[in-house]
Amino acid sequence: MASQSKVRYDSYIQENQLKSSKRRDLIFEHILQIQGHFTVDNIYQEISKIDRGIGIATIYRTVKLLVASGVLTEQTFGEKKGWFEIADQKLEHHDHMICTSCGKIIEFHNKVIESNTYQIAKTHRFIIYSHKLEIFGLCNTCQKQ
Amino acid sequence: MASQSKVRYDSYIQENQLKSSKRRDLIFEHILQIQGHFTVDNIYQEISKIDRGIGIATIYRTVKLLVASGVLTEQTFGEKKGWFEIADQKLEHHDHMICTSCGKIIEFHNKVIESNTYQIAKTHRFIIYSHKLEIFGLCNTCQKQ
DNA sequence: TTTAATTTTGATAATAATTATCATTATTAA
DNA sequence: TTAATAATGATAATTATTATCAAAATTAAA
Ligand SMILES: [Zn+2]
Ligand SMILES: [Zn+2]
Ligand SMILES: [Zn+2]
Ligand SMILES: [Zn+2]
Repeated sequence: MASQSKVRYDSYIQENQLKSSKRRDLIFEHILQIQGHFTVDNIYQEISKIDRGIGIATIYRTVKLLVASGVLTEQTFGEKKGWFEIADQKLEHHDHMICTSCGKIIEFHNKVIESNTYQIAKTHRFIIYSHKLEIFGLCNTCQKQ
Repeated sequence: MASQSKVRYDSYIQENQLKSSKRRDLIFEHILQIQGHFTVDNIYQEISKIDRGIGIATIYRTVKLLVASGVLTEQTFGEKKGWFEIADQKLEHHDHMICTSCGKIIEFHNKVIESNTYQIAKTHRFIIYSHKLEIFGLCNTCQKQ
């Protein structure tokens, strides 16, 4: 649901007494349409076609705001740059398998891993804010080549 | 055991017909003494005290060689820079809990998570090269403050 | 032990991703 | 309309890393 993201976005702006802006709204709306994972530069390239004159700094600022408000989550996928995606809408968290040959990303959810993650944190009296499991290797297609 | 790292280091140099060097050996020996996680800059600062005149490029080159030879593994811990540590010596893999308040890193190993990680990869016909689970949150000490 | 081929090195330039700065413009509430 | 404040684009600065290249070190052969 896009509405949950909208609530988070609006609430964040309200709670931090920010002003509204055309361009921030445009970036937010555009990001909601994206499926999958993207970088700041990805969105900059795409939005530049619609809104010439937009600066990349505004994309950085907005993406940061969207992460802070819980609309997006950030990953690195083993690289030293940010990869973003819409945050999970339900209670269900998902993790990633990244093919080091073609870059393909496979998403998965595993209840046993989830519960054990929470269990081990509890053992160490650690409060979880977030967690990510990344599996690197070869996807089925790349194995055959 | 330091010897397993030594074998990997020596083998890598031999197999790639590299020449030996005082400074690379010094960096390798120094890194073996380190316990825990470190950055390139950490080692550069430390080794500079012993070996004035060493260049940071040599540290970068050597650390990259040590990762390629299996002596070290690289992590990001949610940051956009490399964190390194001696690779696990036994079959047992370990993961990390990172306190976002004080930076403390807690290591753990969980057999159930491990086996489910391999199981889910198998389901997707994915060959695992490596995997990492990072848990971000508050350590026990920081919760009390 | 000289020589010659090749690797390693340090200094530094280049690159990539991101954040900071700052003058201008936009938004908002009075 | 105005006054206060936030948002913006251009661009400088920062951080982590890699690339370049001439000089020094290593190695095996002569
Ligand atoms: Zn692939
Ligand atoms: Zn995902
Ligand atoms: Zn802590
Ligand atoms: Zn560790």
